[in-house]
Amino acid sequence: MAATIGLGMLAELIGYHVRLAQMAVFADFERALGALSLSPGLFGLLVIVEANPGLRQTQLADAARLDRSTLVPALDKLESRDLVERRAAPDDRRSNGLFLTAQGATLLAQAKRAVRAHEKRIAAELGEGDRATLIELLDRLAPGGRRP
Amino acid sequence: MAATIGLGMLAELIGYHVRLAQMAVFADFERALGALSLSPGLFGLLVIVEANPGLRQTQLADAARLDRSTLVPALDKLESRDLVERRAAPDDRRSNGLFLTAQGATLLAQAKRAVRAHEKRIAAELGEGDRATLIELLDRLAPGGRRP
DNA sequence: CGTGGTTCGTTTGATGTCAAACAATATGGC
DNA sequence: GCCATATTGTTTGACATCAAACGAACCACG
Repeated sequence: MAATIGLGMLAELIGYHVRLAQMAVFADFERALGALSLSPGLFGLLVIVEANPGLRQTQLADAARLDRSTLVPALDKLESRDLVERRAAPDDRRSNGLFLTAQGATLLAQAKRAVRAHEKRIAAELGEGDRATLIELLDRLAPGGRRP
Repeated sequence: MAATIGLGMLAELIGYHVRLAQMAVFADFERALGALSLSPGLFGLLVIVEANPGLRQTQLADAARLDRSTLVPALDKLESRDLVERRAAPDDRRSNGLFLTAQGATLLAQAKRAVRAHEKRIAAELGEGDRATLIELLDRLAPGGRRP
C-alpha cells in the first residue's frame, strides 16, 4: 500500500541527508545514554568540563557551540544532580569556574563506556576506512570549527 | 590568547562531526532563504506538498519526519501567508488535503532557485565525486529512511 | 582615581520540537 | 446496526535553543 510519497528535490540536498543521519545517530546515542539520564548535549558538556577543569561558562558555551544563555539551565540541571560544580572564580567575581564532582566523574566514566559502544555500533555501518572518509568530508562542510 | 579548549573524546565521535556539518549547512541554507522568510523546515514542507498534492497532514508529517503536532503551527503559518491551503477531504471528514496556492507555487519556484544556489555553494567544498560519496555514507547511517 | 565601554552570568521572550491527551470521525467484530 | 478500537488534527505541556536586555563586575584611558 502506501503510494510512496515523493520528496521532490529534497532528496538531492546534502542538508537533507545530513539531517537524516543526524537524527539516526542521535537516536542511537540517546538510546545508549538513556539509562544514565544523559542527553548527548549534557554528555558533551561533561566531557568538555572534564577535559578543562575550571572552565568559565562562556568558554564552555563556545566550545559546545551553545549560546551562553542556553548553558544556564543545562548547568542548573547538572549542578542539581551533583555532577558539576560552579565555583566562584578567585580572580573574577563575575565568572564561575566549572568542575566535575566526584559523582560527575564516576557517571561520566560510565557514560563514556556507553558512548564508545554507541560509536562502535555506528561505525560498524561504515568500516574504519569509510568512517575516516566520512569525518573528513563532514569537516569540509563545517569550515574552521572556530569562528570568532 | 585562548589556551585552546580540549574537546576530549568528542572529536572522535561521528555524531559530533555530523552536528557541526548540520549547523554549517543549515546556516548557509537559512542565509540563502532568509530573503523569502522561509526556514529549511518550511521549504521542505512546500516541496513535499508540491510533489504530492492533496496529501494528508499525517502523511506530510511522516514524510518530513515531524510529529503530527509539530506540523500544525507550521501549516498555520504557511496558510496564514497564503502559500498552502487545507482543503477538507471529500472521503474523510477528519482529514485535510494539502495544496499549494498559486502564490505558494510562485514563492516555491523562487525558493528552489535560491536552494540550488545554496547547494552549489555547499557542493563546491566537495567536488562532485566526494559529494556523491558523502551522501552515500550518510545514507548508510540513516537506515531505511522509512520506519513504521 | 573615575568613568565609559566591555564582559559575565542570568532573565525573559520567541521558536521549534516531541509527547500525551482530547474530540470528532472512521472502521471492524459481533 | 452497535459498540469497541483506531486514526485525524488539534491543544497543551515540557524542553532546548537563540537573541536581546539587564545588573554586576572588570578594565582602559584620561
